[in-house]
Amino acid sequence: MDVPFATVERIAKYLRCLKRIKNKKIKFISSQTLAEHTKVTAEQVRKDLAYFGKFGRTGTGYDVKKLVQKLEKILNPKQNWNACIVGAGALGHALTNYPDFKKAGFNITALFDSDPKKIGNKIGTVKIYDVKKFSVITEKKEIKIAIIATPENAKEEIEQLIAKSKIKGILNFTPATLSIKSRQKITVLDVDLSQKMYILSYLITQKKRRQ
Amino acid sequence: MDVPFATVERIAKYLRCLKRIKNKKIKFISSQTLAEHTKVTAEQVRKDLAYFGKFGRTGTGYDVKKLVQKLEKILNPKQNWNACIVGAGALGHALTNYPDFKKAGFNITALFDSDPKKIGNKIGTVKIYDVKKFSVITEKKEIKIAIIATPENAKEEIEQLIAKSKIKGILNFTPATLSIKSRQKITVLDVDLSQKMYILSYLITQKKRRQ
DNA sequence: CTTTGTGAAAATGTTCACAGCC
DNA sequence: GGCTGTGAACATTTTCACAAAG
Repeated sequence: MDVPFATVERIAKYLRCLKRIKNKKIKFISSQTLAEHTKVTAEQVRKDLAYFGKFGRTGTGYDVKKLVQKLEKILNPKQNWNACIVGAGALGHALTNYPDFKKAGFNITALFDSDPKKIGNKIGTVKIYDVKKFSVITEKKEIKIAIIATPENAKEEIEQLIAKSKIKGILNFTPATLSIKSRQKITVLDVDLSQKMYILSYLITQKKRRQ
Repeated sequence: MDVPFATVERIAKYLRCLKRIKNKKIKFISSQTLAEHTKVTAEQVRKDLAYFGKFGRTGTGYDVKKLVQKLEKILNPKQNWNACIVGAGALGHALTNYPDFKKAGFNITALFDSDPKKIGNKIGTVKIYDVKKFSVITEKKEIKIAIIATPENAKEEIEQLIAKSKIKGILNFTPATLSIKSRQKITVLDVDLSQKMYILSYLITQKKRRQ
């Protein structure tokens, strides 16, 4: 069965929510309650979960702790990914220190930049390497995910470096759409912040609300 | 006619792409070419644009410059929004200097933090204010959009401040789902970076590619 | 009485296919 | 020949509604 992309997105949302609830020592949650927290419908929650199995108990709801485990297994079965950030600017800096990556099982273990003044320095405990050493370092450190946080003009170089490496996934913050040649091998997820601002502007103007 | 949310998202994507193309002095673009750049189908491009009017010319395609103007009018008719960032940490810092916001017509004109050591300082040309002055400052500066880049635990306070202010839209980087009481008035758009990482992890594991 | 899991129905979104225009 | 705009066909996704289970 093919799982809709929207379902995967919501599953991640549910997981986020459940993790917060877990800390509050709530043992069971109904699809209704989870739906209210994540702003979807109860049927939607049940349908989404049904793609992956039967996790609930009739009349009681879902065991929060167990559901968290199940969803983590679905989304991050490896439990631990090494990731790197390309671009040691302000955004790269912020992302290196972003506490939630580690909580979700993603460890930033290397930074890359082309600026000689930055190379060799550290952000927190993470060292900044010369971007030319991308392949060598990422292979040695078994890094499979790259977060691209460089200015747009650096795009070309990065793209070629990544195409030659063993990177499997990219979280891309640069506006330019990456056109990785070996796209069949590499999964790219774009995060376009000015797109978000445009959408926000549109929704405000239309006085609509959505997600 | 009701415009699908997905269409709005894609329109923003097209705009981003067209702006890059405009610089390259390409005068006309076909739905086919625009589709290839943004990884959708040509029919999709045409259908999306059709929600807002007839912008193309048969046999020629779309006048890039004119289409950029049209799409900007749709997404950001105001052309200029004042925005603020709540949280002068690493992420707030990065977003303040994020060059694409200004290009898209969004000016960061204030920062807010609760740390007395930060209050009064500047990031670039933008001053950091005491978060307690949120309503006063945002009203004086006619700020309608707030970008929330605080740690999760600061959520409650911010939420109450915003609910009392004249803010119309929120770009929310905190994991906690905001539950602004007067939600009917305020549009909230969530950017959840660890959700993105989870999705990336899922897609890599499934060896699927999407968007 | 509550709540899940799920077929069936409804709604929504996408692709096809082609008329009409350059 | 090339390309847009658009109804119609198709596909997907969401909601409804209810049987089954605790």
